[in-house]
Amino acid sequence: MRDLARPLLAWFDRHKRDLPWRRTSDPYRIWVSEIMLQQTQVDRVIGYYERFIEAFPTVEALANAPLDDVLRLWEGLGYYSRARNLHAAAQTVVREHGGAFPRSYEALRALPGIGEYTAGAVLSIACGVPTPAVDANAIRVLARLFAIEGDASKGQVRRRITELALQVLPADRPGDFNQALMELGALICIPGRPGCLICPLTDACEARARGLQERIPEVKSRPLQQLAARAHDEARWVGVSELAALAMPSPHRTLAGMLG
DNA sequence: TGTCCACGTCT
DNA sequence: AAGACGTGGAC
Repeated sequence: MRDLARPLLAWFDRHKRDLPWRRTSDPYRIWVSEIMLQQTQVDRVIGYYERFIEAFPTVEALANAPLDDVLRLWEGLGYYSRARNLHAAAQTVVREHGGAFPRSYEALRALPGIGEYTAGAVLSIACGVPTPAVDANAIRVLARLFAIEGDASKGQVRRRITELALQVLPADRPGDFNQALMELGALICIPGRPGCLICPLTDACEARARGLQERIPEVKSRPLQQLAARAHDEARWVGVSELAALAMPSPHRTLAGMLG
């Protein structure tokens, strides 16, 4: 297995955004951010997160607040059942865990609104426990890295990808590694036409090696209109200088090698 | 504008 | 374990 962690973490260290929930290791606050991020883009979440944490700085504060206060701070974010779950889960944490935020996978999964992804995200990011956190972006990155063919929405393929995610997870910085995989999927290893020329993992990528990067992961159907849009995107990838600035200088990777 | 798809959780 | 859910965004 190639070393993915070193180049990926180096890339992440250089390019990660300074976000409010990246300035804390409080599992409660990481949890709040993950729930908000499930349904809304980062830019939109920032303000809501700051107001929410100011109003409810601890899980006890959230548990003791009236639901209406919680919902009012959630107003505009949508998916209100998740705010209700957040509130109910906070009360469970206070009642059944004495206010100590759970740090085991099983205990986290038992809380309403925390599924496989969020449990892994909180555990790895806040607690440093090497647990996969495989969201849609990470699925795409891993499917390409290991040239996983087949429908990634199917349970079997999904399990295989999660197993690979665990295998490549470094023991020392699992949270940063998980976030880096997701960020890579959001910025570079995008659907359709990925930015392999500026990807820190291009040398390690099996799909790239086989020229399959645009066919993995498998897409259901591809209307003609989408093909046209992708052709348009292709033109934009070439010669975009600010994207070129994302490229990692690497002694092992020459331009000729990248183009070959 | 309406229609369809995306996405993590729940069942 | 495939589909529902809720809602924003793409087309």
